[in-house]
Amino acid sequence: MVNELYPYIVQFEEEAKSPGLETHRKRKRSGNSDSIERDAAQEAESGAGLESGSSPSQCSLPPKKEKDASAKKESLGHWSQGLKISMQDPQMQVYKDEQVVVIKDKYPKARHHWLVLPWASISNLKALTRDHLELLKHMHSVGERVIADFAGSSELCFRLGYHAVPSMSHIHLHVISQDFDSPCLKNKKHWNSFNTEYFLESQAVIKMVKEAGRVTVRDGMSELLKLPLRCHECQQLLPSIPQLKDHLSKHWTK
DNA sequence: GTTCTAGAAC
DNA sequence: GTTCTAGAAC
Repeated sequence: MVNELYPYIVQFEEEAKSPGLETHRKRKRSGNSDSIERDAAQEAESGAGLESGSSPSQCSLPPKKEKDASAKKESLGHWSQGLKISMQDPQMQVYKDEQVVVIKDKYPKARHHWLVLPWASISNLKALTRDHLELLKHMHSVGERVIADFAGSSELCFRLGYHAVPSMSHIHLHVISQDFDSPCLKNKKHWNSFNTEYFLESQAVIKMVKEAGRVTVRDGMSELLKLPLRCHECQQLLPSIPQLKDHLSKHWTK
């Protein structure tokens, strides 16, 4: 069943097991993507290491150290900026209009998992004002439109909402089916980010912006990600991710 | 966000 | 001995 639903992911995992390709992956990872500044910083770092090694009595820090820190700042190639890249890629776009674009989550945590993103650059929930009210409503209705168009005939339930403290930049509305049947759902953080108050209902966010003029996320959200694993359907506690996943399958109709 | 893996938990 | 988690690295 899983193979039928996620053929591309299964294929990828099988490829990863091949020793030759594994080597290729590692080589590619160590050599690619990061900025020229980063490489320069690494060279500077190793250079500094050699210097201090050859003359251990010298303790003064070279001015290079500050340069390293600034070079490490988020560049466009940083993983947290990935959504900005993906949303521009026509091949990723499931839907788009003048205000928003919808893409499939690259690592879906359920059978259906989309992200609705505004074209406007809104970094996170804290940046929202009443000026965004209509946009937020539109994002929600587009999410419902996508569900109807791509999963309308299924009997799956969906939730629409935002992570309280997202890892990826650029505000994005999660549209996710409630089966949580996916090989990409692998750990407690994944589960709790969609099944505790860490997941802020789209409607609640809209209401908050409407009534308070902004979204306030109270402190300690990260602690929610460490809560024990509890089934969202029957509230049963499960001791591990594999056991949770096995349990979840009992709630599926197929 | 993911991957990788040491060592905790079983 | 194997499974699984959690934290570092990317």
